[in-house]
Amino acid sequence: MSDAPTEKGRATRARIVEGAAEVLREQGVAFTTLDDIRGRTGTSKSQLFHYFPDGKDQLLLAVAQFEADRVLEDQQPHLGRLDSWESWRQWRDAVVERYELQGDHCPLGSLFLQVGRSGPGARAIVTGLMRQWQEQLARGMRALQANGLVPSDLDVDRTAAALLAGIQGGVTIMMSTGDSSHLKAALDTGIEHLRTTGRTGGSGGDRCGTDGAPRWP
Amino acid sequence: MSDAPTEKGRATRARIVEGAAEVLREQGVAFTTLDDIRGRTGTSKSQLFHYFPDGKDQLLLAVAQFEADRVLEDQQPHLGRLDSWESWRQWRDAVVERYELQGDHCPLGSLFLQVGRSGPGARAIVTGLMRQWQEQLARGMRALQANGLVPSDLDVDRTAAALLAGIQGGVTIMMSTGDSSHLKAALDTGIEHLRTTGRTGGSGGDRCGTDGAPRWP
DNA sequence: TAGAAAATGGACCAGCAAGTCCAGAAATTC
DNA sequence: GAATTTCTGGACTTGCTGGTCCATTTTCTA
Repeated sequence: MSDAPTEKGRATRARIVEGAAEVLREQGVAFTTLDDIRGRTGTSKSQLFHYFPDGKDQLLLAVAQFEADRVLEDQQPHLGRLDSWESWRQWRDAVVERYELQGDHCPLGSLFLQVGRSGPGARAIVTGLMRQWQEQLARGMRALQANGLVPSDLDVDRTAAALLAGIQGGVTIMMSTGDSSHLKAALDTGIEHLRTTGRTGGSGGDRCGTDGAPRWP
Repeated sequence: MSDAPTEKGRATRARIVEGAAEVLREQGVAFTTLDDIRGRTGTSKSQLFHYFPDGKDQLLLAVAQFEADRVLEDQQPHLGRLDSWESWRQWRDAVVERYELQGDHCPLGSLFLQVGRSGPGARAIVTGLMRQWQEQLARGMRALQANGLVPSDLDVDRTAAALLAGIQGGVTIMMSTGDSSHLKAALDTGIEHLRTTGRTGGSGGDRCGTDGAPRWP
């Protein structure tokens, strides 16, 4: 995928992608020109087109992939070990911290909007990221089930999907308003849902209204 | 705010805003030019600048406000009467239908990204929309409380914030992937959270683990 | 009805940013 | 160490798009 015959070439290419990611995070895709990227990365126009012959779109796509990879990496190792309430709490804190640090620009959201139409490339990146993310959340919930902390008849996939949506929306709102309380609310409520759905006391007796029928009476 | 001395003027201005909203929804803000809008609305360049002297940004802002108003309107009358489980269900269906119909482009999301930096205007629109939306959800939850369907010690504001985040994220994901299951999961799980948090049987006896302490053990 | 104000049409301008090109330096290969 | 490939620099082109300008028509007002 990332073709670069020589060592120097690979380094330059990486420098371009990382530098572009920086600029895009700061200025937003709508206000970033190739010259900005060129300036930041200390490269020339011809280099940009040497490594990304299809132009800006191809570069943006590479950045999108780069950012998408970062998203999950930044949640590790917590995201991979969601097998206790404590680990869920740590993960929750990591997510909040990560996005509060990131400030008020969502690299993927904006990148996607720009490249959106250009073939299935961008969509594939987002779809893949969401799938992996949700998968890891679901795995964590199953771990809780295995440890008897959550009832086994919980619809793990649906709950994971809902939690993921909450995170996503929390981040979106935070980008728009600068307030992270929605993200926190989504995370806390989502996890609380897991906890209250589970057995309340120690006894396996009175399950708390979690009937099999998922939705409506 | 919307100054237009004569009747004809107001009509033209409205035509521009509505037509622009259409085009923007179809093509996305990044790929829409003033000429596209001009063509769609059957106007001339000078008209565009006559009604929006500050240029494209001002027009986009007007469209953003227009779309923001639509968002809440489209959820009525359900959103205003969330006082029974049935009304919540109807509202849920309305939301899903609305966004499934809208297809794969989020007018506000993209508009915000474009106008984002230009003063507090865009941010104010988004912030206001979120505030109103969440307020209405919270009011619905309090109605449930009043009817004894949800325990009175529920943290309404936090729960409403989480539900709003879930919707927002569900829509975002749907825009990116074309799949509405996350939106549905967020809505259903959110409402289910209300229902299972409430008393399980009819008796006021065993409340279901909803301890006062909101978050962590 | 006359004059002012608003509305409209469309040609025109200017700047910017993506993309091209070729010459030359560095590195790799034989 | 010569040839070939890769890498780099930067000037140049080109198309597009937001924005300007002014003439003309329509509408309002007195």
